[in-house]
Amino acid sequence: MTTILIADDHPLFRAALKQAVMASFTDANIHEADSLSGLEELGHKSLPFDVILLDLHMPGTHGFSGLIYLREQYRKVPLVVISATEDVDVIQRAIHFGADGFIPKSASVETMTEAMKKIMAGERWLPEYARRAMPPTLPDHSAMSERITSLTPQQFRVMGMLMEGMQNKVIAYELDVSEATIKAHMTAIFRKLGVRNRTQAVLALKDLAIEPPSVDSNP
Amino acid sequence: MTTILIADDHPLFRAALKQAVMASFTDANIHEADSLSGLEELGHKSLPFDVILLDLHMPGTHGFSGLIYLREQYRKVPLVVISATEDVDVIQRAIHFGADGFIPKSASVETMTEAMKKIMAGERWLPEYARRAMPPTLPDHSAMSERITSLTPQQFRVMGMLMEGMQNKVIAYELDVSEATIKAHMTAIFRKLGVRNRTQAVLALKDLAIEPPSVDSNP
DNA sequence: TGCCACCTAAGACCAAGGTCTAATACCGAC
DNA sequence: GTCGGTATTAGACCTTGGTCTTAGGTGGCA
Repeated sequence: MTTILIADDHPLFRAALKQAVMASFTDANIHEADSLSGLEELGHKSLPFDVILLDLHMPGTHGFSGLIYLREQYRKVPLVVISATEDVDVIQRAIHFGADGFIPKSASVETMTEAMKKIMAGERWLPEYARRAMPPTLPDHSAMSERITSLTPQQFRVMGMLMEGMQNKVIAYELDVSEATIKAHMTAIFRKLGVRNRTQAVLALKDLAIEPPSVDSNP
Repeated sequence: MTTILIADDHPLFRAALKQAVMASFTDANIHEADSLSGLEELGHKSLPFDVILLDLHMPGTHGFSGLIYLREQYRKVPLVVISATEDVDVIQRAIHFGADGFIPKSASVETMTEAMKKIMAGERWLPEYARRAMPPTLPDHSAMSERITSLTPQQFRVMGMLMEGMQNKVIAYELDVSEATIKAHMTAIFRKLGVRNRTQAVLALKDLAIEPPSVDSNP
């Protein structure tokens, strides 16, 4: 039996993806998550996933940080990034940060099935156009990746809220702990990231953002 | 006589560009600047530029903020962005933020001349490949653009140093003013940007960054 | 069983950030 | 010449951020 994790915040697409997967893997045991925290909750109950399908834009991922972090949590599990974007640069970076494959949401069911089978067999799979544009990069972990993977789960969560511009007091309230605890986490985060305060942390982490296109204003 | 401003931090390229310009505009009166602050210094002495050639990556520009800011300072002056990138998305955003044209550094002298003449005549000029990919966007100022243009010159300078992760005390030292002054500027900046503290300011401004590609680590 | 990593927290303490008021000065515009 | 915007600063005041020390609780693991 195949155990599959679908992590996507779009319920409709999650359902569609589930259908597509079950068409090919009739005996599949499918788990779903609509956020990183939701994912962590069920992660402990049923660890042995055979493949993880991750939406890059899921809440809590904060650019590529979520991918980097998940990659570390599930070192051995094939990890496929699913995304609405078809930007070659984004695909390239997803692979760089440890994804075993990249499937655009526009792909056909057949393509998705083929991709997943290849990836579960240990191969890498990319859309054809991205494969052509892909330089033969070797596995290479940036300094920032290593720093992010060294964060504990709670520290990662706090980091995410920091990246939302939230104040310590607010974060403490949201996580239902004391402000002293948040401060302790912050100090630890700064040390691990090699920065001196939250402003510098934001600057360092923002380089892992996915989005360059901020052309549109509010319409 | 044609008065031209070349704003580029690369001396060699600046010289080359100067040569190219003089070949076509023999009577040109050319001013140079290697940074935004340098540009502002000579801006007051000789305002009536006929065209401004701006390197996107010049020190002090901080992504597209510098373009947005310059565009406001010289409303009527044709503004051409010169850049080493040929990324269509960057070109698109440069135009979106008010540039009248975009010339890649790889362009030939003839192409540059043609482009400048077109732009000084009031037309828009883009590389052919970008023109094809360019959707017919109408002039549209994002909320953030307007906010940045409302900054005073000194506030813009302080904002830039904030984006470097510098502390108030350090900024005060660099600008040779008191920390109280910097704090006053910060308060004004936060108000204008519609944020509550420096962390949120960084987050808001980082969306105007040029650079998505942070794939490489330190080798 | 003991060790270790993690999460939590309090208290003390200091640094940094941020607001407000009030004041002086320069400069360009009308 | 006056008015308004900008730049500057001081001082008082308060909030937020950040470090250090110490310490209790949990859960995994050998």
